[in-house]
Amino acid sequence: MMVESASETIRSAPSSQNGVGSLSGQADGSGGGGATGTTASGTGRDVTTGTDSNGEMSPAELLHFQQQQALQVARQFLLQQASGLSSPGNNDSKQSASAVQVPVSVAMMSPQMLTPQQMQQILSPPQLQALLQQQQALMLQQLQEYYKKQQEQLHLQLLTQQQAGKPQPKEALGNKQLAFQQQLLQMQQLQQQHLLNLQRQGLVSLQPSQASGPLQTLPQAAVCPTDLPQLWKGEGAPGQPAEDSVKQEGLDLTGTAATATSFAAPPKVSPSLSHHTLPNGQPTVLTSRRDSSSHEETPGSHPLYGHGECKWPGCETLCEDLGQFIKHLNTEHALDDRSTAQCRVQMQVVQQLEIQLAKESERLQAMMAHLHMRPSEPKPFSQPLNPVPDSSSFSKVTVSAADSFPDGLVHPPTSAAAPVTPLRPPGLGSASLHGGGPARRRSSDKFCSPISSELAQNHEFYKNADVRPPFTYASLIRQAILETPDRQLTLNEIYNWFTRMFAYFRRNTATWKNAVRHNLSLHKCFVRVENVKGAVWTVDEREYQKRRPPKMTGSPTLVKNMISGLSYGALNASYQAALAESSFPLLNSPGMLNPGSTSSLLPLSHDDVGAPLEPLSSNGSSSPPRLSPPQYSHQVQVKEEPAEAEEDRQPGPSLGAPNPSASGPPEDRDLEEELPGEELS
DNA sequence: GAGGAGATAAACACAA
DNA sequence: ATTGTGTTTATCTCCT
Repeated sequence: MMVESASETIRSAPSSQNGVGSLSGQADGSGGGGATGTTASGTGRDVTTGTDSNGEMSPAELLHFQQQQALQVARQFLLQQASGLSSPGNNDSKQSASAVQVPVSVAMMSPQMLTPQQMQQILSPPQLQALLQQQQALMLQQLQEYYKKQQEQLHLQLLTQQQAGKPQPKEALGNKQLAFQQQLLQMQQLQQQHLLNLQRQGLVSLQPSQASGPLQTLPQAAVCPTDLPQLWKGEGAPGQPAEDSVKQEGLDLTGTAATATSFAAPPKVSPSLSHHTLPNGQPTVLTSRRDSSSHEETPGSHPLYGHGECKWPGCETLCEDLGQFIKHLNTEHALDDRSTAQCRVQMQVVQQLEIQLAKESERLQAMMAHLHMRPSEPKPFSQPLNPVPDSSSFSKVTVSAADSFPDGLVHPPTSAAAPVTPLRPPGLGSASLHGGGPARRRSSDKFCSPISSELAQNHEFYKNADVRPPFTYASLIRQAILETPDRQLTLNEIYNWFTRMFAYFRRNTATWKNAVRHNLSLHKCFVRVENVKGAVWTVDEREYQKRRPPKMTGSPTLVKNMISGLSYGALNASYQAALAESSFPLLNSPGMLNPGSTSSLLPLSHDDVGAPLEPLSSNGSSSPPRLSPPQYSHQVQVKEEPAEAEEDRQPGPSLGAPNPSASGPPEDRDLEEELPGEELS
């Protein structure tokens, strides 16, 4: 089973890829309008390459140039962050198959962007946590690097200008100094704004002192007017790189040392950001830079550059050296709608992940406590990529109850779990890791993952995150229908349910709607009932159960694993999961549902929805998931009224309390049409 | 390798 | 003519 799960995960990748790919296009479009990065849109593009041709710039020009350049760099920084999350600390991610690298490969495959959903699918909460940390560290480092570059450029330009205009009178020089200071001030402002923005977005959680550290530092260490003479004094050979000249000047603010450090630093990320603020701030710059730069990969010293090629998602342009790469980055990946959109998406992803992470982490604790697992390290996220032995204490058997960590990994059932498999090493595969689309994970669908519980638990997640639900269309349709008081929905209502419940289905409507219709028509379990004013769809539980016979008996491996690897309780749990899935009870964890949904759903659990779970405790493991007679006859009352206006109504209150049909006499009207005998045997 | 299940795409028919 | 709905077929992938 374990192996199967793993393999499934992997194999499902292609399919999921397809699905994702088809969506990605739209996702891209959604972000296209990106207003976020537009603040400075249009300014940066042409400026980038002008760095070397600034021989005769006037102070004003220089200032303008610097401003634009600063913006450009800032944009690049943001972009780097966007992709940085995908390839935290790894330059060679493309080639290798580590879990962390997966995102990159995915990103490569879908040039447009990684959708939040993809990110979430790809990464397990621990991974996400690690990535977030990495990203924060990287951000700091990037910011510092950025400002360092700005400083260097300024210095270089000043040097150049001085050389070019040696004969200039003192006044001219003074003007330039003034301009220089202004530039620095503006840079600092920009930096501050940037940091504030990041903080605001929760991307960087800097303490005030820390955030302001660089700002404080720069003025004193670098910008002090009195230093200028020194700066110029120390100028080296005309053609000498700015870095060198700066180095000679001993301006630590440039972070030259840090730069050197970054090259030597281990490629490993050091999530721990130095939160200590130094009196003069200067050391802070160096310190934090060193820390953050540590993950700036040894080789290229740029997160987007590795193995001689641009790691920008979908790019892969070959660049001989870092310089060329930088140029390439500036020209090919300058600020534009797409990049901006990517950045925005990434920010949203991060935010979503943070929220989700908190929730999942909390849930995990509860789950582990419930399973008598050691509350384990409170910080499972610190080692997201721990190679988890297949034969971990939690064999796949635990599928049901421990669905979340069958492999010992601490990934919550979260769906986030639905990773783009390729990422996950076979050994890490887990039942909870659903491949791509709603379907595809039949195995989990059938007996590995309690869909209902997963849906219930991740209700909010699916609702808000653009994650493709790891359930089959049939399951989802059934769920939608069962959630209603009268167990019937029009097609349009089903559509609405999909879009309401899953952010994923708010896009790509043509595809999934077609799939929904296809499923409705294809599966006998869905019965179309003609109504006075139209047709509604109902679920034939018998058919539904028939179409997915209990695998307990049919899956030797599963049974074997369960018996060997788990206690009876676990086995029972697994079986319960199977049952749960088959009948899609939602309400396993009502608490996880939002009030509205919960209220609306609860009533349903009584008849058929609850069946799978409750019986379980009593007769669960021994008998196949059969529904008791009452359950067979799902009370379906053909709506007499148009289902219109169902639009986006929240199932909540209105549906919740009153549930006439649920308690009312079962009406087999619809069942009679096509329902074969109720033989479940 | 065969067969089943699911997803996806597409074509077609029909009704509003 | 368009749109929504419903059916059917074909193809592909994955799993058993």
